[in-house]
Amino acid sequence: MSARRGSGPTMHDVGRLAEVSAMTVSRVLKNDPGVSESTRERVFAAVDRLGYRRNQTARSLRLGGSGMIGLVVTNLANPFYSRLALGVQEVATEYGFRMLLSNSAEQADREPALIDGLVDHQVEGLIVVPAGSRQQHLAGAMRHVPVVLAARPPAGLDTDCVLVEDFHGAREATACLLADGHTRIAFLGNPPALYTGAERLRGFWAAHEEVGVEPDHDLIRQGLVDAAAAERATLDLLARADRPAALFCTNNRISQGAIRALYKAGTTLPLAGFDDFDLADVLGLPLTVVSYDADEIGRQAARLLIDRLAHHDGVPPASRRVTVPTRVVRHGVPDGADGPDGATPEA
Amino acid sequence: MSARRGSGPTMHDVGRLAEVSAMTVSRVLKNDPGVSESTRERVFAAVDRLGYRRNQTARSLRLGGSGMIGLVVTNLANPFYSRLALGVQEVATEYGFRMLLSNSAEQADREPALIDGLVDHQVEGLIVVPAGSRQQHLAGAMRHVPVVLAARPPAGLDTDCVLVEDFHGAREATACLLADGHTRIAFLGNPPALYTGAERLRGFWAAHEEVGVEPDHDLIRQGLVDAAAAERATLDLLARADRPAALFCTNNRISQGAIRALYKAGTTLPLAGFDDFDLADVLGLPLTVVSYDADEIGRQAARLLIDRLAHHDGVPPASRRVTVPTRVVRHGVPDGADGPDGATPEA
DNA sequence: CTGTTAGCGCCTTCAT
DNA sequence: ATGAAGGCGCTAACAG
Repeated sequence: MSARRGSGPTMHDVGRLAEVSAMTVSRVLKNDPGVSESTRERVFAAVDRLGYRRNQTARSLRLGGSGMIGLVVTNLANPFYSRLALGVQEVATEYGFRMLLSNSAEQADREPALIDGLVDHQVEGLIVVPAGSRQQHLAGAMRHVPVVLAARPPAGLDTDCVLVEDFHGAREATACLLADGHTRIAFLGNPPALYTGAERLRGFWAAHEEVGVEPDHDLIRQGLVDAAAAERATLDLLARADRPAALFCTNNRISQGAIRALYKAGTTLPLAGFDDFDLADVLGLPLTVVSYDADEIGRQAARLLIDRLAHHDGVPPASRRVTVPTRVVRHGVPDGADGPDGATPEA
Repeated sequence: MSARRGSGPTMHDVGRLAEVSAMTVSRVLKNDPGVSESTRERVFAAVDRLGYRRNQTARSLRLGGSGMIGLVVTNLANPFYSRLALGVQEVATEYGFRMLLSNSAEQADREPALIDGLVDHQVEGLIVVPAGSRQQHLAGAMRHVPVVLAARPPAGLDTDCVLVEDFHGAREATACLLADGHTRIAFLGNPPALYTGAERLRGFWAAHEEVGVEPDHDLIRQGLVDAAAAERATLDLLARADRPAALFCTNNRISQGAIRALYKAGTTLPLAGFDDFDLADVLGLPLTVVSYDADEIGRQAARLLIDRLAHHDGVPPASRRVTVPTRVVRHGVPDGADGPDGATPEA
């Protein structure tokens, strides 16, 4: 007794059992006031007995609106994106939407098919973290439903987006390293084709300009796609005669790769990086991280989307850009070992 | 020009433009061989021009089968569950299903509503990580669709499930600590009402029995719900006159709390725990972790579910229980400081 | 090769 | 307070 037929009992079945028409069942389930108490009770009894559940697919077809929104992320295994998804979920639930989730696995060429699929499933809107720099396929989706971008800005698209303060955060964290007196700072970055990569490099650069220091081009490594690449790049830098005095990493995976390299090399270097991560505070490294609320990106994106759905009929609002603030957090070393540590006054 | 009407152009619209009936459009889109080449081309042209997408909702209603499966996890922010979700997604995609995801936030009382919602949306099956120990609401869902449990076994339910080798893993990791000569091992565990908590305690116990050591009851702390609680419990244990010689933690969050406590206390202790985690290898602690492939739990669960969907008509297979293997990994300390280290000498 | 009919389960509209 | 008709968009089954 499980999963017979196409999809269980229908309103007619309930109606037959309760000796009313399907229409009346519909009214009862909708809490329509114009139903007698006795009828209402009989219907509920029948619903219970049959384990009846209203068919949302049929409803959607009739009412026009699936009650679903689609989310496409690049890598759910990265805590950044799973938290983002959680934020989306939270707000979606609050407004009675469910979340259809797809993972592009950072393969930009897979993304169009994922998005088409979500549109086919009649999602009422989409939140997308674009995997690549081409966004033309999103224009196609926008013919059907509103699209909100997360973590990356639109490129040639007129749509809402939610960003982190990439430039500002990178500048501030770099400034911390510079203020500590480190001038030879290595930059370990993801591909510059990605918006975040470019912006964070810009912030790194700006911080240098502000104090009149010229970054050393030989210490700038971009295009690091994962922790392993970052580890190799760091080991390489450490092997140089003029090794850097500090490291700046543009995301959590790169930071982790760099940390692993330092550990393996049996050395230590002040490190600043975008994205906070678990156990950053117990590594015993002078660590400066750019922290922000990844859930909030998801929440804001969902709000923008749902707000747009609400104005579905009237004049759609102009496209908006929301920014989630960053905050620099300094994780110290246990004892006043070395370096100016945010924990104590001084400096 | 975005998201007008209920849901964009229909097959009739396409048909009108291509000067054929909706039926022919349907055939073309289905790749039905019985359509002339010229017609096919006209239809595709019209589809392109209108940006037409087939309405999956209407298809589902007609064909019976939404092409969606539902996944309910307790905490997507925990990498364990996000990886599980990724595994589900992977197999689901492979078989042409999409994934509707809900997060119970470990609130068992919210779970029934989430599940009902998914059933309403006509998911063809459900994969659930139950938040609590009561599973009666799942029986209700099973009247509609097959349900597969992940990470926890069914309780009074006849259904498939995918488990980790909780007992075995805990026993082996504990045995490592014992083999290293530590006999006073503290146990830091999640609530014993949870299956994993109970099983892992059982494993801990069994390892002791095998070497004829009696665990010290005073060193057993259960019911730790998060890293903060684990941290407090660990600090408390460390403050004792007869402090433990090693720690066993039943999951990643507890391990992290314990590690933070050790760090704050400025001390170090051999630690074994369930779940591997990022940077475990660079903490410079003698760390033994029970590692396993969380994605694989999701993949297996999805396979069991989809297999059951395939037998949808015939005789359903008897309920199965799949177990994902665990593997003990030893993260050493940098230099041959102490303990049997699986890693290479030096580096 | 192409079109017509009918109905998936539900709900809006219009009777009664 | 309740029911009957019709159709949301699509596609089997049956014409032609």
